Parts: sequence; C-alpha cells; structure tokens
Amino acid sequence: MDATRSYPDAAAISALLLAWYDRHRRVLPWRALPGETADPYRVWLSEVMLQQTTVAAVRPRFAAWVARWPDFASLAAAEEAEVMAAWAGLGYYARARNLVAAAKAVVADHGGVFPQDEAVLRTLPGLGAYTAAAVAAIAFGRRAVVVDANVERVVARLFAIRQPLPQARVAIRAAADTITPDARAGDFAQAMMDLGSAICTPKKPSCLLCPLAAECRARHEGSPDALPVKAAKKAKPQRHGTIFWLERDGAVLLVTRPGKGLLGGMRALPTGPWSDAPPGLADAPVTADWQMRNATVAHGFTHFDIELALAVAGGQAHQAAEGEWWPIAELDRAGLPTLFAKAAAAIMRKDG
DNA sequence: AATACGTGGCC
DNA sequence: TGGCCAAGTAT
Repeated sequence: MDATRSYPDAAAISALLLAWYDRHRRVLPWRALPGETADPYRVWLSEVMLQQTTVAAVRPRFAAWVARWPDFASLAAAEEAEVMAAWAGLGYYARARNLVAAAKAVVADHGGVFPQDEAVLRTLPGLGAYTAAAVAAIAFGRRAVVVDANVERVVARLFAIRQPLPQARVAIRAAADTITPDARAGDFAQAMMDLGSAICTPKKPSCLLCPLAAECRARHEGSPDALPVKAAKKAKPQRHGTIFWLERDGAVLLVTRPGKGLLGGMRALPTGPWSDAPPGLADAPVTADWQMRNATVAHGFTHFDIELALAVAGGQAHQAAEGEWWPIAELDRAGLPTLFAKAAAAIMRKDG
C-alpha cells in the first residue's frame, strides 16, 4: 500500500465494508431484505436472542417465537410462565423476563410504539449499550456506535489495539465511532458483525478474503489473529448437588425456581443445596423412601461446574409436596432448563 | 470494576 | 475432549 497514506482510513473502511455487505450479506429471518423496512419488534427480539447466543441456536427459536407472539401487544399480554417455558434451553433467562417487562413498558409508557431514540431504548429492561445502539441503527436507521464482540475484534485488529480486554473497550469504542458512517448505520453495524462472523474470525481469520485488509493495521504488522488480547480466565469451581425425582400416577413433581438468580423463574426438578461436597439427601422436598442412583449428571455453567446426584422416590403415599405434578409423557412441554432436561433424560433411561 | 448469569457448537 | 467462543446486561 501507499506508505504515505494514513490508515486505517475511516471513509475508506465504511465504503469498502458497505460494498462488501451489498454482495455478501447473510439472509436472516429477522433481517430486512434490501429496500425493505425492518420490523422493530423483530429486530429487538432477534438482538436479545442473539446476546451471547449463536445464530444457529436462535434461528428456530426466533421463528417459533414470532409465530406465537408476533408483536409488542401480544407479548405484553403473555403469561409469564409460558414465556419462560418458550425460552427454555436458550440460557440467560433474565432475557425472557426482560422481554416481557420491556413489551409491557412499550405498551404502558410509549403508547405501544417502540421508541426510536437510543437513549430512550436504553431505559427499557434488557436493552444495554449494545442492544439499544443496534436497534436504533438497524430498526430506525439512526447513527449509533454498535459494539459487540465481533466489532471489538474487527476494530482491535483494524487499529492494532493491543491493550487487553476488557480495559481496551474505551479505546475500541472510540475507534469504532470514527469509522461509523452517518448514512446506512444499520447496514454498517450488520456488516461489521457479518465480517467478524465470516471473515475476521477469532482463529485463522480469512484476511485474503477481507475487504478491509488494505486498511488493517494488525494485518500490516503481521499477526491479526493475536488480537484482541484477552484477560486470563479464572478457574471454575466444582459444585455438587442432588436432584429429587418424585413420581405419582405417571406425573413428576416440578417446582418453579425463585424469580431472580440462577435459572430464575424457570420450572425445575427439586434440588437441595449446591455446595462444595455432595450433599446427599439434605433438603429433599418431602419425606420418602429416597434411593440414590449410581449415575450423576454433569453440567457446566458460565462460572462453575456442577455434578448432580439423582435421588428417586415414588410408588407409595407421601405427604403433600409444594409444586406441580407434571405428566411425565409431556415433560418436553414443561420448559425445563437444559440441566434438568439432562437429569430427567438420565433418570428415564433407567441407567441413571 | 468485577461478578453473576446458560447453552451449544466447534476444533 | 475440554477449552474457547457467541449480536451482553444487571448490579
């Protein structure tokens, strides 16, 4: 390249990237086709579903969701338990609670019309800095600095920002601001994310296919795959617990977990305390002839791993238990988080 | 600022 | 196969 020219060059980047996007943009169910107007509800819903969640996982869930709750009004009127069950398996369940709360706020506080202003969007539950900016840009064409993990990676490489994350976020955001155009802000944001997803990947980026290669400082300096630098991960603690499977007349006892915290608001199998050592039969939901199974269920959360023992009882009369008796044949429809779906599957396999 | 908060796919 | 990673938010 011309050594006398400075790079990365903001105007060149947005023009090159938008031209690339016009040729290579992904077709996604929530994304407007060229010339179409985006549906703000669908944009918002997709952005929330996509928080820390892959396109492949979201795709079928998005279709089912919009078939059931096609707009803010229907979602605002939905039964919370049904919403939580519909979210089961997607993780980060506060997102589902916040979807309902935000839909109610749109109806109650904004006349049923989704606000277009980034700062107002930011006040809705579940819309943080990223999502408010993404919705403002993608749904409403507002200029907004949209920074997700893809943009962080692309920008860290374009500008060769070597400070480690998360401290680099300030510099990355400032750099992203300099390359965000006034026009086609939504396309620019989606283009950055498509580029990060398909070309400027975390490992083995395809620089030979990258429309921004000539503008990329990390590329010129030799090792774009080394950026962004990330802080070392902490070790995950190992915890232990017991899941209690109580059967009666072809039904199993389910509880609803407290509204906040881990798996908050979700249907679940009863568990005892989760601790550093196997707790055995402590805190069983009722007094019964509990039998410990040999197998255990292992599950990894973001910040700890857990191994759960399985205790089974049934077949005799016992005291009233708190919860719902759920037909085992319909357990698929209970909306159990993956951890409990795994445990139920293990128990019903009989090897559990 | 640091931590809590899920899950599935990929290599 | 186990670590890494994903269109983050709330507190």
